[in-house]
Amino acid sequence: MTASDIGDQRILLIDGHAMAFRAFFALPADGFSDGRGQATNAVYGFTRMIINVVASEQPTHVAVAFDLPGGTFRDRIYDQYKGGRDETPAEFHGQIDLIMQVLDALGVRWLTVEDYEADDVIATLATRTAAEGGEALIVSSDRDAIQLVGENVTLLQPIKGVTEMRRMTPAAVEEKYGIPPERYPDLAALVGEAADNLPGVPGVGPKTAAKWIVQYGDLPGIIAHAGEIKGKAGQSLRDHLEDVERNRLMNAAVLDLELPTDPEHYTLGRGDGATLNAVFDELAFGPTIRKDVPTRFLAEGEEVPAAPARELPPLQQPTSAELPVLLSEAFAEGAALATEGSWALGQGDLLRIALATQDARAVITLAELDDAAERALAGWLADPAIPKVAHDTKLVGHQARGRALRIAGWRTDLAIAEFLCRPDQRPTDLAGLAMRHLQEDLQVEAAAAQQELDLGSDEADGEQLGRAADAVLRLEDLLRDELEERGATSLHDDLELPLSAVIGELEATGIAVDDAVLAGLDEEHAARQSEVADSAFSHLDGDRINLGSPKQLQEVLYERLELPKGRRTKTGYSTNAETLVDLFEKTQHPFLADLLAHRDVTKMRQIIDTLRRFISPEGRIHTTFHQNIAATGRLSSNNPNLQNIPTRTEEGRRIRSAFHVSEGYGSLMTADYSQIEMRIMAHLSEDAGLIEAFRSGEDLHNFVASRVFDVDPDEVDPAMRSKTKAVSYGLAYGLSAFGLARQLRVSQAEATGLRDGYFERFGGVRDFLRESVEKARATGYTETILGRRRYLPDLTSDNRQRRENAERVALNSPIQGSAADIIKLAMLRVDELLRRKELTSRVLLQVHDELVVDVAAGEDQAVRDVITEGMGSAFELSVPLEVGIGVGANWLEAAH
DNA sequence: GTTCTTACGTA
DNA sequence: CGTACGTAAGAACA
Repeated sequence: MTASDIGDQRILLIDGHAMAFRAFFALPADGFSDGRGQATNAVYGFTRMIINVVASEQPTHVAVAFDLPGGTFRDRIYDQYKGGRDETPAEFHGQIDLIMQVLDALGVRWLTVEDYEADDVIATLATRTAAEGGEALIVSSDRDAIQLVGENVTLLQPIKGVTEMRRMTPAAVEEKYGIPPERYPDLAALVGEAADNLPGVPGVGPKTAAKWIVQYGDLPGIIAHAGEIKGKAGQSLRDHLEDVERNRLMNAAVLDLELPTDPEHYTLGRGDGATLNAVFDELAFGPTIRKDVPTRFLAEGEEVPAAPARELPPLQQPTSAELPVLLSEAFAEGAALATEGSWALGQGDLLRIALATQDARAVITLAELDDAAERALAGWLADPAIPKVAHDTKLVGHQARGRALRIAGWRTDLAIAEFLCRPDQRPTDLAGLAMRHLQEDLQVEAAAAQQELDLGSDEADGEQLGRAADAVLRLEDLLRDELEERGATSLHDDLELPLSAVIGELEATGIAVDDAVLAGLDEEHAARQSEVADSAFSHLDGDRINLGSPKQLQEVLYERLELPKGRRTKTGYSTNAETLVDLFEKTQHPFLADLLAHRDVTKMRQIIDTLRRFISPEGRIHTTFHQNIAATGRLSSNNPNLQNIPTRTEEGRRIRSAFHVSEGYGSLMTADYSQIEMRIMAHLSEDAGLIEAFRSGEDLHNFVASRVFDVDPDEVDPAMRSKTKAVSYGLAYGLSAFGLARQLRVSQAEATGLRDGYFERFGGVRDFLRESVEKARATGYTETILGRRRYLPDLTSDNRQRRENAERVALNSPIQGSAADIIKLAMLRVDELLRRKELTSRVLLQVHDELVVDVAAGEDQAVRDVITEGMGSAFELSVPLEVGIGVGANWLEAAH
């Protein structure tokens, strides 16, 4: 080894534990497994990281340092070092060993040193290399590594996950912290390091610390002048000098460990292709990551491991002339689809579409098609006899609408199928779904899916889109089996999938909204807002605090005005409306009334403003309804949410007057189910009293109250009625006596009495509630009237909080979920009836138990009939389903 | 710049 | 210490 060799050295130094841990949290543990139950997400992420860094940084030498279990010399100095950390998750166990196996196969040296941390190993090697004129690159998320940065030492800090890195050079450190790298440990000693359980000086952050360092040169300088530093921070420093000195001792890197000194030891290029292949096989890593292993890892003559890839059908890019034939031959029996396109505010577009079957793949670029080819494609898409599959069929439908194409024949919607199987999981895109499901025999390996299926990539050859369609095809198989296993096939085929087409129409139609009405309301509220704000400030000596800041309010209410402290939140004392009303009743402080008024008017303006931003040029709002968010099976609405437009207060309701009938239509109609959840309760519990209540036609809460309080129905007073009502609904939510008491503002004893009285008269309800939780505990899931399941593993948890929470969910889910089932059935029937009767009226919105309909002129009675039948007969319960109908020019007037 | 917390609108 | 959601603002973190 000659001097010039050393000078050419470019060594990559990786903090193994820290990066493995990051990878573990960046990737889903349940999306990566070796097929035998061993999680491999950290192994995959780490391997991906080292491959990427070696490819981009082209180092000549590499070393990975790991911490050893058990303590280090630092623990002897300070026994709280790194205390308070959460326990390592079970799925992480064993993955470090697997990473070491991968490194061995790659021919990368890894090291551990008893009694020292990985950081110390890295520090020793980095400084030694730099001293010899070489260059070091450190990959570490530990801030202690910042001190090592220098002219020939660069730190790569992971920003997000394990693939995005920030380059820290001396200049970058200086810019970020305002001090040179070698002073960073001084700063860290002052500020502290929460991750290592090293408290710093309270009240001193990076800014103050940097200022002192600039002023006094370094930490010893600061300590020497500690006496002369003014203010709170100075006193705080003097009070915590011991901590600071300890921190500085702890965060100093060790530079003189005894490690192999021969640079040759760390040279890259000793990897063995066959071993690597075997290790990757064991880990069930797919072909993509093997393909990406840079050759510089491997010994001379070694091959990059071959990918055991499944042969994908070749990707065709048919010309206009070829397309009709292709569609009628290769795709005559249907295909899986993946698309590239957009949909925003009713303005969608479909740019490319990939089709896949077992035997063929094609990517079609719509802009390149001539008229005849586009007609052929349109015919194929619209043919209900040709089955199609996509990840998100509604979205594809929207994109197609943008080109005046319509699609029929959907067979499977992967997102819906996945949701029915795992209603409590967050929805993921196609790549995420693939990660969750695809295993090693698939072309698109789970682990690489994130990158492979990135449809936003501008790779122009269509290969990615073709792969995505292939993934859709293969995922359908998996999900179809799973639907069957979970008894959800019919829910998918007969309810959710047809419903998604109906919802697609609602979204595309949108609802007409008059901006002028909203603008007028906003103006009124703006005037009122400044009035109440001024009035509020007048009670604070004119101090214009931010009334929207809970923190500032706490300060004002509980310190300055010294009002009695009420309910607590996680971080302090609550300032919510309930608390403020309580406080006002106790103190009559006028500031509280003004604050509450300000809250109300601010909220209204915020709602109005949000709505206005979503009005399209055509004067309509197109919300998006989601079928795979609410675990109970309800729809949810966003951008904007039209399921939470105010209705409880007069002022709020006025917003509804802006939602009006469409041009060319006669009126807006609202139709809602009356007390659907209680009717479901009656049906499911088979409680004779409750069933009688609904069959009698009397007011429900009045009837129930007369039984609970044992008086004649005409003797029930409003207080009795409202208490009973609260109990009825509370039961469906798993309400405790404590919660009931709080809500009704009565004693807990009275609340308990109420509930007991209720159960005495309606024993069937009590039995039903108890039995449904026990059944769910035994089977592991709850079920709605249509067999929609919700899995609740926490019902058998040892943790009381979790278990009781799951019990409440178990009480509520069948009720809320069955109501969702029923209105979904109703939407399908209403849609079907409107079509069959050839009416132009159309459903615009669904708000859980309500539909809003654009009624065409002259169709009023016909639509009433359709709604009454479609909603009223959606599902046969043991009690009637009652539907209330209202009609008017706008949503407010259509209330009833 | 992103994520968490608080608050509040609906069924 | 009542279920199910979505949005916005401020605070906190990086």
